[in-house]
Amino acid sequence: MQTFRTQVIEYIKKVPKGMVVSYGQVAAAAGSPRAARQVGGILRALNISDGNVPWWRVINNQGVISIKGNWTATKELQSELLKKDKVTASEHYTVDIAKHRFK
DNA sequence: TTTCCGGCTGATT
DNA sequence: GAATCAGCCGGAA
Repeated sequence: MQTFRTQVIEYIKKVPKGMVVSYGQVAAAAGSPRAARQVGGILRALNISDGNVPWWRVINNQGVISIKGNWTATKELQSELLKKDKVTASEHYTVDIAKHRFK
């Protein structure tokens, strides 16, 4: 294994259109079920140097875009992208992950 | 090597 | 339903 980061990126790249995954899910797929927080940090780096990684399909386990910092712009962008992926995103950045979670 | 800090999570209060 | 607590984890300092 290279880095946890690599695993995460690879996994996210596999997420099909119209589906979403939770941080914890990605972390688990990368080998560490509790490293969800780390996933968040990786995502932050991705949205800057995005490679073709559907980072917007990654949200927390509650199906909500919980970004806190000054990433408000990113939040809006994320919900926009989700809608384009045929994913129903509420006005409060909420997604029905129960129906769209990638497995 | 130790310490600290997070875009989290689940359980409890 | 909102707030709090405590694990758990990887990376940077």
